[in-house]
Amino acid sequence: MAERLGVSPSTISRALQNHPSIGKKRTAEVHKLAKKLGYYPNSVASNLRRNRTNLIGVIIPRIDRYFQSSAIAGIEEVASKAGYYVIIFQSNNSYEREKENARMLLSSQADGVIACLAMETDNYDHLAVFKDNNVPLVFFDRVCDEIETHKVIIDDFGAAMKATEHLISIGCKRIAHIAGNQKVAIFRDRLRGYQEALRKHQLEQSEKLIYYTEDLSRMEGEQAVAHFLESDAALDGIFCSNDTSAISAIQTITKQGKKVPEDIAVVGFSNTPTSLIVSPALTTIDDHAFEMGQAAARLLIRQIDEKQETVASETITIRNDLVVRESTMKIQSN
Amino acid sequence: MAERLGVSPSTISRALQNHPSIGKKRTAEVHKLAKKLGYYPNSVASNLRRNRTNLIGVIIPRIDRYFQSSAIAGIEEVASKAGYYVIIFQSNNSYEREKENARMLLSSQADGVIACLAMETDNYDHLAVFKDNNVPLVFFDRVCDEIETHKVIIDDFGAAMKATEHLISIGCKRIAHIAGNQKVAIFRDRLRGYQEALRKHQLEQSEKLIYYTEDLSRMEGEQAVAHFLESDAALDGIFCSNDTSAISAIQTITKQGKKVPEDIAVVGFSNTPTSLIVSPALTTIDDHAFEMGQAAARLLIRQIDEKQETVASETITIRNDLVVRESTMKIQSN
DNA sequence: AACATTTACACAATCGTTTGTTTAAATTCA
DNA sequence: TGAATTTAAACAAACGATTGTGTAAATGTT
Repeated sequence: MAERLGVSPSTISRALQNHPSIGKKRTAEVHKLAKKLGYYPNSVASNLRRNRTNLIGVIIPRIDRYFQSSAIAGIEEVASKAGYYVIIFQSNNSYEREKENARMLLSSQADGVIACLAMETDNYDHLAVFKDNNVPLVFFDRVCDEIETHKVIIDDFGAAMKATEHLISIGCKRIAHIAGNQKVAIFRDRLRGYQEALRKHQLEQSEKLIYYTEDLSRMEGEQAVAHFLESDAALDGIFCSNDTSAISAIQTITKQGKKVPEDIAVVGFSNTPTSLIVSPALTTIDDHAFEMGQAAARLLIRQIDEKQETVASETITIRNDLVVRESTMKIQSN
Repeated sequence: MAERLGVSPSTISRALQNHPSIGKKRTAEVHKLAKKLGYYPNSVASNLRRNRTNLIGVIIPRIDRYFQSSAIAGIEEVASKAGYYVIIFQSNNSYEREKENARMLLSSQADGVIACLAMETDNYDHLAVFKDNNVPLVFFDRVCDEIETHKVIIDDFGAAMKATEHLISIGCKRIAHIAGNQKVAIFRDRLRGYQEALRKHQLEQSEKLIYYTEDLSRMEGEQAVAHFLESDAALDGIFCSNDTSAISAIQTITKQGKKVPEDIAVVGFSNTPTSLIVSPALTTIDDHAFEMGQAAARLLIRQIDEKQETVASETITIRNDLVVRESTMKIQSN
């Protein structure tokens, strides 16, 4: 400690934060010495005393997915501006790891937590603990209804409906769906949105037109298309629950000698950078991952700053946009 | 604290870490109560006392770039297995932010730091501070020679040479290069590798065949191709310093009515997922970002665990592979 | 039974800040 | 000039865990 210049630690502490009860001469003196000595306050000690860490814990499935890393970028931007640090835990979509992550986070005394649930997770006690310990908790994207807390989501149902109706509007009659893991709410919602659009426009619905995947991988996109083409589905449009499967679908369709969008139009979901690169460029839903992260961080920080939680829970729905590209630009045929 | 059951805090502490000098009856008792009470040790207090945080600080330009987020995933994997947390700071390629990040990191008493330099950075005092304070420091990818510390890199020169020689091997005679920001060593090395390959095979070198970009963006890739086509360069191959510009180049070339690879073959750098999606699929250098992250984390943790630094510095070079895809698969014409 | 040894725990200092309370010195006011 | 007020800094108690040392009780030894 820097009281080698004959003053008490309390004086140092107050001087460094420009407390009024310290003379300006002293204050300047302390600041100068701190600079000269290369003094950095030990924030561990400070955190202990203040009972505050300025740490935001983030639990996400995988950081190397575009959606997630964008969301984190959004979180980090808001957090660092507000003086918070971001500490990241990956669940790898494993329930056990998520539990472990939560334990560590609780130990590390984070001021707040932002979480996007793992696919496996269907018990939420490990997250409810945060509420019990008065640690603000914000979910984003993959939320859970069992815990009453703050959430940032998009309207997956509406977006899926919008995407499907877009396919209908360009003349598709037999529209298939590549569905995500039905254990996850957002993928259930997208399926429902798809179904509702068909129903609304009195198009045929059939289980044959739905392909259920485990995790919407490239391979599954390929399998889905193979399945559809082998069956007698005679489809002319596909709405895919993510971009990866959609792109894989486009490539597979093309490889099979069919044309996108003339024979089969394709819509994806998320507007990852890849959707611009595939040819034909992919029509998709922009879910504004970065903005979701920002909103989650802002919401969380507000909770942290309010000593008493006034609102028990708040759900923010981020806008989503249909981005129309070549994969659905076919000449109207009506 | 959980000494509501009549024992001293020291007993609790030792019981929880199964210290031999505590009776097994007591130990079990304490563990049971801890579970019942939902007790989580306050790691801030523990850190203060132990003078150790189990925190690894990571400073990177941007987390939402595939290379970076993959590297972080690698870091996180190794770190979490070894009981470390990862705290992330983004510099946004700004020197000032990087300085700020380093300050915060020093304050937060991280046990070690992994850094990938910002583009702007050309003064390294803010990072040398870690060495001064005995905090192990590992650079990866964008390293600096001014600080003697541990580094994880790839052989950019060799990889660029390999990529260029590959173009030569398929018959290209006039090979251009889309160069990255020359303030950054890796991009200088890639340029040198390109030049060396040309020299070795006695192909024409010309400044007209090199297009210097600011940050290898899509737009700059487009501009580069436009520039090359407008000039009388008559090129038949391009080696690009990253995948983004390479993909943009492919798309621009195609749009101009030329064929890839028949008219112009293209090679990129990094093997991002997008290189598989563009058509024709991109030949590129796989730089194993995930493995770089792993290696950096392992190296760092070893430094942390060794009380005394025996080796002053160690540089690990990760292997790199040329991944040949359609963008260079042209029929040999010799 | 008397002593030595082991076992199981309590005591108390400590990590580096922060912060409420005191105290001493400097200033203001009557 | 003496009392009241303001200013500037020191004192000391936290924050919650860790850990070296001390000390009773339990066990073992002859």
